[in-house]
Amino acid sequence: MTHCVQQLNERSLQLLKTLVERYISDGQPVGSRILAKDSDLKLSPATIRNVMADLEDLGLVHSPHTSAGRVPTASGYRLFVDSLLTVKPLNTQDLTRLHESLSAQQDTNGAIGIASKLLAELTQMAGVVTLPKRDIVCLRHIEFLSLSNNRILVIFVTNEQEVHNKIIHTDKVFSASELQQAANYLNSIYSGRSLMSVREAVLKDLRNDQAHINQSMLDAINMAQLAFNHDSKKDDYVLTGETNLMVFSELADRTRLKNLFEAFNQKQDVIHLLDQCMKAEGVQIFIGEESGYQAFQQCSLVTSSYSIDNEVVGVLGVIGPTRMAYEKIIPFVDVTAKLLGAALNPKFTPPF
Amino acid sequence: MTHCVQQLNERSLQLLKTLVERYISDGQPVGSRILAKDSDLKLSPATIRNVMADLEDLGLVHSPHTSAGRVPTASGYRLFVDSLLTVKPLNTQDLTRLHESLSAQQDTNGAIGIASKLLAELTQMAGVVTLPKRDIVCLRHIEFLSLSNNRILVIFVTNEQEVHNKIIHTDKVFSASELQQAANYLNSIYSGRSLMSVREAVLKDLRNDQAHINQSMLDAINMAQLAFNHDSKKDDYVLTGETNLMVFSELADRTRLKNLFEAFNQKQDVIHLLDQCMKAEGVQIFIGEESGYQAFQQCSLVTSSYSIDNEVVGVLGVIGPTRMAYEKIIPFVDVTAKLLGAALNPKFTPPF
DNA sequence: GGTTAGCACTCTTCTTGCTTGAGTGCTAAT
DNA sequence: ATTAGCACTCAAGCAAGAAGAGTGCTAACC
Repeated sequence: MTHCVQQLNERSLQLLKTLVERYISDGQPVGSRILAKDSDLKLSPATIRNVMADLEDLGLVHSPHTSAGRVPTASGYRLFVDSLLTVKPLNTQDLTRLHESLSAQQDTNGAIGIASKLLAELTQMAGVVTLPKRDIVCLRHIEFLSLSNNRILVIFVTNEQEVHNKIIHTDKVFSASELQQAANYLNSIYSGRSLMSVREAVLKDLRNDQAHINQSMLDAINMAQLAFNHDSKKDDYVLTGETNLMVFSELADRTRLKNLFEAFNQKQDVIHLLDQCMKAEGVQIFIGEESGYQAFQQCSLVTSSYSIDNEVVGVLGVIGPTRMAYEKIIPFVDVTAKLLGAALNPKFTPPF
Repeated sequence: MTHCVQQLNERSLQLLKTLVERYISDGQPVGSRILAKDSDLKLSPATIRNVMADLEDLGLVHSPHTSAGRVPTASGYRLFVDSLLTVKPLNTQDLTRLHESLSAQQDTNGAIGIASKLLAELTQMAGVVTLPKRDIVCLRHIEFLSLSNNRILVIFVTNEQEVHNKIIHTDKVFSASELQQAANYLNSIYSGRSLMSVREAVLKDLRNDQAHINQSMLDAINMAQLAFNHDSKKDDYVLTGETNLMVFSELADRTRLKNLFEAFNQKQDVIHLLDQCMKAEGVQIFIGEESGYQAFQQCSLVTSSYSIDNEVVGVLGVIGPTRMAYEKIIPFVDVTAKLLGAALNPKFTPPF
């Protein structure tokens, strides 16, 4: 893509920029006459037509039919957002709205939900936020309850107030008192330490064959590990305002819309996309076909990762038609991600 | 509605029936000529036109425009399903599919999910199943964890393996040991009894001023009550195959579709409708505007309640366009409800 | 050589008018 | 009470034409 920037002179880029801006605001293919007036360059439509022909050869713009003006392609948008975009600062109304709503949230799920809702509402598109995944989980409390047939219900509370539960299957049958003992043991040695570190410590102690480590305690650790492992996999997201996408004429086609919403329901494709975004720092964008998924053909995804304690734990973003106001959406997503991170950062909690 | 049946003679009803059947299968307004051929009655189109005029006066059918044949109205459909319908037995393929899939399910949520999925898949419309609500909940285990500022995290396990959690706010501040004591007390006296009955017993004991009842125990009960109360309210449903509705031309209008899907997301209106259905035994139907909700204008909802231990605990159904094959859908929903009830019925669980 | 004016051409969109077919309502005859 | 006949209405489809927007190309211009 970058080679394009070099291949093209200043003027062509300027024209592409105005073209994209114009198309984003109007939704109509833009012709040479409009472009001549819109751009600050003093050029005649005829000249602009020549430039357009070049841009079309490079695959940056495309003409729906012979007499229809030009529309940016995915590559055109890409070049635009990468090199030509002049971002507009977030308006203060939205900023205060975001700040107030997010900082007022007490618990994680609430904050995630609100973030998703705000993304959708303020952009009038769809908002998506992944649940934060922290592999270093602090255990607050753990409880084992035996069910029938070697099945054990594990309930554990992490990070102050997140309750998880999982049914695990064990080889050995445990008595109620054994389970109680195991839970007590885990609850006593966990004081906000991460699961990994505790597990290592226990294994080390076991090797040293110290008296206070017995098999059932290791069992307990293993059970917890089992439960944690499976639970940390649950990468999921909160999607809000999907219905906003129904009004866009780009997505009017019924089967296309159906495919899109089915992808939202399946979740896997979206998760895969969001995972890719999480690897990159800062704002990450997929434009139209770039995502590689049929269902997202006409959609763009603007995301940014958010962090807790300087560690990237999730990603949030906006889904809309490729023809969206990137210059506004990009800073908006960026700021929201930062504010969500701030809202989720561990706050002071009084000792128990 | 019933007065219509009496006002109309056999012949008119017969004609209405064929009209509705024809419209359901074709989706086109049906004219007098077609009706003359379709119905077994040996009547000329002209006669039928007269009858149609009568039916139109009664508000049972409606003409989109002067030269367009007739289409059933909501009342027309209503009369049809109430008095004219000849239900078709469920085909054996679907029956075995339902039976096998549902009886294979181990846990409640799995069964609910599968039921919803089957409803959607086999009808090619949307399937909905409410989560079962049992107000006589058997408590298996309860745990209190203090958070900051009078907030207490209550975790309780009901009916073998359903884990609920709720943060409650209390006037008084409890120490960790008080909470432990309260939990122990509750865990000891609950042995599968319903919450109501225990609460009454405790209050009675308190009045009798017996030594083993103290304030903190009452607090415990109150806390549990608080947590339960709020939790039992969470009537929720599992909706599947909404996207199937996108292909129906009746719902093609984008804003209409948006409203419908927003109603699905809000949930409250749908819950209200489903609640109404739960009160009635057997299959319950809302046709088009009958529901009273704007968003469901062009939709019909066919539901049936399902029971555990002969007690109605939930409702399940199918949402589709008013023009649906009621004669198939009704028995289908009926059977699914019964099979789901059977799948959910408490099975033998070995003692712990 | 880059830029521009001019011109022929293309293609969409809108309108208009026309035809066809389906279906109705009414009336008069059976 | 039923039916045949007829005038009427309306949607949908089709063709032709006009308007408008925009292009590509060529030749002239600075």
